[in-house]
Amino acid sequence: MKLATWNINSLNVRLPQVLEWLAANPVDVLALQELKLTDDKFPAQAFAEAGYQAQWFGQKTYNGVALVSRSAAGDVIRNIPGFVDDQSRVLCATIDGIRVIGAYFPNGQEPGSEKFAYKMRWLDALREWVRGEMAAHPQLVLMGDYNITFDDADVWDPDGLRETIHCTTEERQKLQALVGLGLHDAHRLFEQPPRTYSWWDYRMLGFQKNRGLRIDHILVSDAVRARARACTIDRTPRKNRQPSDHAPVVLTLD
DNA sequence: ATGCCTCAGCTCCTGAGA
Repeated sequence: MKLATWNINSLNVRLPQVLEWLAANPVDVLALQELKLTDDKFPAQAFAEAGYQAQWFGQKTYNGVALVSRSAAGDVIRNIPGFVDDQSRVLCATIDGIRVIGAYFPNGQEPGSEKFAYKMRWLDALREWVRGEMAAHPQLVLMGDYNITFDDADVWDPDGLRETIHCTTEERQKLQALVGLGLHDAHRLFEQPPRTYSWWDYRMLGFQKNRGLRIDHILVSDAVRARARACTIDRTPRKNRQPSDHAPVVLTLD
């Protein structure tokens, strides 16, 4: 079984690339972030023709998430229960016996800003909700665009970007608190090439120079870790003509 | 310090992303 996550920065623009990638990488579950379209515009038919059903939670202009899967999705939850939010960022469902959470974490813009404060509140609410989901579902995967690096190894220029957005101590502490629930960074369960990132700035030849960040993550529970066999970041779509700035992360299970 | 790209929208500029 394979699960993947990919911030595609507009499904309107990227649908052909998503379908092409799925054809070449027939994963069982694909979590998408930044759909940037309303629910009525979601291309459910195109996914169905490719052999995938989908759950989606869209929004005009910004955000929007989806779970695309071979098998049916049950017990679907949209956003964090009890956390009032007008932004579509979380989609949760049980697929093939795994509790799958796809999430688009807030960007935060700049430390000290109102958006940063929202990011911190959102992370607290997510953690407390995930705690309960883990208790109810031993097999759990939390994947998406976290907009947080774990440490310097996830940053192309750790000194130049120290304490900037995605790299602050506060964000990393929240990420560690999430991991502290009993989750594991699937990427680090396996040997990885040095300077492996999941996002590169569109500007300044970021991808060509491999000036990137690893901010897209797959966290897994103990029971899923026991089944994990590989976790890779697929840079191929970043070489496309009109790419997303993020690359897909793929987890392979027994 | 800012723009460098890219996308959406109250579209020929601006806000936001990361």
